[in-house]
Amino acid sequence: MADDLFKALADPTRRTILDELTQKSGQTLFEICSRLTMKHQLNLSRQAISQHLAVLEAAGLVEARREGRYKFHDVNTAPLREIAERWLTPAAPAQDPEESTP
Amino acid sequence: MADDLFKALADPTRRTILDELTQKSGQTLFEICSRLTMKHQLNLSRQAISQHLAVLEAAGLVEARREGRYKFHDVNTAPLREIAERWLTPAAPAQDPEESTP
DNA sequence: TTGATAGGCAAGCGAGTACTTGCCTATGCT
DNA sequence: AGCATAGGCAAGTACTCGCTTGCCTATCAA
Repeated sequence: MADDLFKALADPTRRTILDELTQKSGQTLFEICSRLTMKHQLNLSRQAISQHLAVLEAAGLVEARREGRYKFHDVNTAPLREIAERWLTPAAPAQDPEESTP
Repeated sequence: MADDLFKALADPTRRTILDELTQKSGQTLFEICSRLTMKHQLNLSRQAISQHLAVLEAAGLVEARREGRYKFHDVNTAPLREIAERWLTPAAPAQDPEESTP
């Protein structure tokens, strides 16, 4: 569950894809491809991007809808909220009542 | 920069370590070790945990302070905020003024 | 000083990951 | 029909990553 999310974010190319989809939602595979090469000098094969999109989709960060021969990709930032909420609860101070220092 | 952060979060063991340090800040290496085995059934060598802590430290998520022969580890959630702020700006709708659908 | 405790360095191994290459399907235009 | 476009599937390769193992240093107690 959370595993897919963090694994998806681990790759810099995937993060760039998220950036691009955040700027403009609903892009097709080829559109994303050309944007990565144009704006980010990322000369990757179409397959590579397709695989990245699959990972992002498995993480729930991207949702794809098919229309005819086009497949549009949209971002879904909802899973990202879980990250912040996991560790942003205040940490207990160094001295914990339940346990003493070794 | 951001690379270290996301790479650090990519591993489930490291996330569990963050969980433990969030519950109780200022733990030593051995303390974290025993907690992982006791509470999470993670039978890892001390070296493995040490390496994980190094990665977390490189990401700025953990800060270590040495006192005598002990080394205490504290969480620093500050880098996590960057995640939320990166993609939580509203995405443009599918139709973008600057570019038409292919 | 001896021994035990807390931690560090570095080489090596197995599994996973990113990327390519080659081929195949489906939709749309003429 | 014929061809170009948009995308998918699968095998292969190079590299990274997590973990272990073995040995070494530093601090503290007896």
